[in-house]
Amino acid sequence: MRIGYACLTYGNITSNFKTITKKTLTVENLLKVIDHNLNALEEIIDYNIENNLDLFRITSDLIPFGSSSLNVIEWDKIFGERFHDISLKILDSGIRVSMHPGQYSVLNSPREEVLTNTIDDLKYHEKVLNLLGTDNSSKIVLHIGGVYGDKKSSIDRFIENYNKLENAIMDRVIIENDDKSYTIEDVMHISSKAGIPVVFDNLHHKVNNCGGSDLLWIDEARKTWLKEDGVQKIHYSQQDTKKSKGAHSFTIDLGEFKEYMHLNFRGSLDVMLEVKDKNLSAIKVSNFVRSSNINKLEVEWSRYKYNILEKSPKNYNSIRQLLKAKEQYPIIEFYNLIDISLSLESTIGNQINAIEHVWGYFKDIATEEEKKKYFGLIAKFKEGRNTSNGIKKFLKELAFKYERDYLMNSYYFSI
DNA sequence: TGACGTCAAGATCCG
DNA sequence: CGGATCTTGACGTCA
Repeated sequence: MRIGYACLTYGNITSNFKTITKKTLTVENLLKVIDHNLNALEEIIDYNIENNLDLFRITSDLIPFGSSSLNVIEWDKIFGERFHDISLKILDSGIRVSMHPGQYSVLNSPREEVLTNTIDDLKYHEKVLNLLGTDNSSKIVLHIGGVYGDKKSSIDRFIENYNKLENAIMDRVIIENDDKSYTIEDVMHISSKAGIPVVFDNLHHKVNNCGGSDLLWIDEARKTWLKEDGVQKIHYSQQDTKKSKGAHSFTIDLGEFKEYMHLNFRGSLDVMLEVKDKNLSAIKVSNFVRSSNINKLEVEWSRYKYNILEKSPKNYNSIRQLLKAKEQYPIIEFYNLIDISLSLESTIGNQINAIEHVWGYFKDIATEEEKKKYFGLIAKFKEGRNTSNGIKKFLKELAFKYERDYLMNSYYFSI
């Protein structure tokens, strides 16, 4: 089983993707932002390789106005070499990338103009995957679209429009059940007529339910994946219990995931997680499915420990105890304690405790000026005249200045 | 007409 | 001036 996440990283990656609005849309700005975004993509690919994350959905915002005539530059040619550099990393690592056009691309729209825009958008997505040198197992995920008061003819129109797409796009499009209009049964029906691979989404099925177990539908959907399409892919997410039906949870609850995976799926599965904490959950689930070495948890502990310390010294100690049993792999308990702790409110006292632990790395090597700044900030914080953000930012600067690897990889400064 | 879901940009406000 | 906090946005469908 391979694990991945969508579009963005949460936490410790320095550069995120930038966007452009119509008002600031100039050639100069486009060149700048595309350059930035390709660097960000490369950084994320590197990160995914380091962390053994096998699947990744590339954001549709990679190229601003990528499918619009407002973008007048030949970005595919101008940045051809950059795409090539990244493609080598993707191909070499075997990471499976994919894309997912947004809600405004609707292949079954009765409006001519919407259809034209959708086809342009699909061309854009295909171009990116092509520039990245991927084969046809790198997919473009689509929902079916609107119902327009007549599901049957809307389904027919989807199939008709799909069949008019150019081959290179048809070979990449796969279809997914959504949480409002088209159930997995509808999508399977379309697949049987048009020969399109089907992505089963568990939360959408839960919200827009047509009967049948997840196991049944995943096994049915498996049959729609041919050899050249690659391993069957599913989307997996959990309900945020505090939000509306269908809202993704902040993080993946491993116990719940474990139970789901006990369904005994028949073949290999690629699992795309849809979750707010993105890469963090992907690492968590990946450690569950592919490892039983406690070193993996120790690496995770090094990243989370100061976050836990500032939330709950009690849980901090519990986790330390848990990790002492070197021959075991208490992964569920480990992440449960992490997740529970992160959801707590931290007290001023606990925050100061964590700050002082981190300051311990620098107290002997900091310059007089740095010491002065630190004691000034901490005094102000104790009086409640600022938040811990400023102190954390300063400590992060010190971590990078003095190259303390342990801290540089910590989530303490970023989540 | 707003909700839908999402996050960066841009605007505004505050010390 | 820098940081914190808001509002807005290229695109569509549905109630």
